[in-house]
Amino acid sequence: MFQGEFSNNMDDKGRVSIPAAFRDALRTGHGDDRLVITRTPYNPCLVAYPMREWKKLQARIAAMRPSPELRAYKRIVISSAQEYTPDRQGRVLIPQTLRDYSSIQKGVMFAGAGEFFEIWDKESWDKQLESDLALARNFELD
Amino acid sequence: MFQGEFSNNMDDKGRVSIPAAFRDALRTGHGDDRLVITRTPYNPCLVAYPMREWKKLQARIAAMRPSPELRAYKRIVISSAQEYTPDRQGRVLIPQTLRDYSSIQKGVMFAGAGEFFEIWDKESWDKQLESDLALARNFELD
DNA sequence: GCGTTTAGTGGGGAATTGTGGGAAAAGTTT
DNA sequence: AAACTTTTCCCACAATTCCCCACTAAACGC
Repeated sequence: MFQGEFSNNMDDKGRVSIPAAFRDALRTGHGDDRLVITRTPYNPCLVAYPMREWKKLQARIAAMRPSPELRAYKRIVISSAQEYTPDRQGRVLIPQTLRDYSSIQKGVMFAGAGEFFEIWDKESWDKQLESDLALARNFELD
Repeated sequence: MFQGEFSNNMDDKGRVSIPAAFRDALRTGHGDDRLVITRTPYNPCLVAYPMREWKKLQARIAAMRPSPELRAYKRIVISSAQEYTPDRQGRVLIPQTLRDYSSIQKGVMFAGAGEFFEIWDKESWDKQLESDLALARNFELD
């Protein structure tokens, strides 16, 4: 389970540390620290899956009936997906195309989301949160 | 049950003592001193749940129909949620992102609210109370 | 009132986490 | 094939967090 929010900095080489809490979740939950990072059409951010979760997602997609939307989804999500193993310090290199897509510059936010986690540019995250706040205020739980 | 108001100070390392009354409530009520601290959209403060209550809340949210408001709510509440166990002195470290959100600086107010409790910056709390007072004056009970 | 207990606070030191940079390895270009 | 860029791997330092001990002040009991 990935939970909590963490903020780290990308260095000049384009590397960011995966928060230790998430690395632990990877290892204890899956015994395998490989992860897949890709785009998501729903938000201007990246998403990261443990290997096993990624395969499940892939299997679900493979089982679907073809459609223009599915093809589009695949191009966004599948084609940019790549496998990463953090270096000994727990960092991964975010490739330029994914950096551009998510407009990640220096400040990087990691947000746990259960089976996966999101990777945001800090500024985009702050903006998103602000507008979410306005929306969520109108949402009464009971 | 969490009730009453308590004021403690955050130290330079970002730690605050959970009021003893609340720690007791955690242990005797739930036999488990883990707690989940997160944001709330309704007030500029944090909220803390005993583990069991948090799971209930999570389950309720998971069962709801998707909507933009729900997604916003989830990002505010769920994504920042993290589990904490007080240290031997009964303190927890409030992470920077949550400190920023609630503008907690040094003085910290704890306010019991039944199944959970709120964590306020002292000054925000005082202001809130003042405006609540003005509002409540216009409210005749009978 | 006086000793005893409990709550809150401060701080030291070890361990963990995050960051910067150097050098080897791999991949490109001319 | 040489020059160059990019990626990978490793070492080292700095900052943060965690865990423990100790002190002070308030609350409690007799």
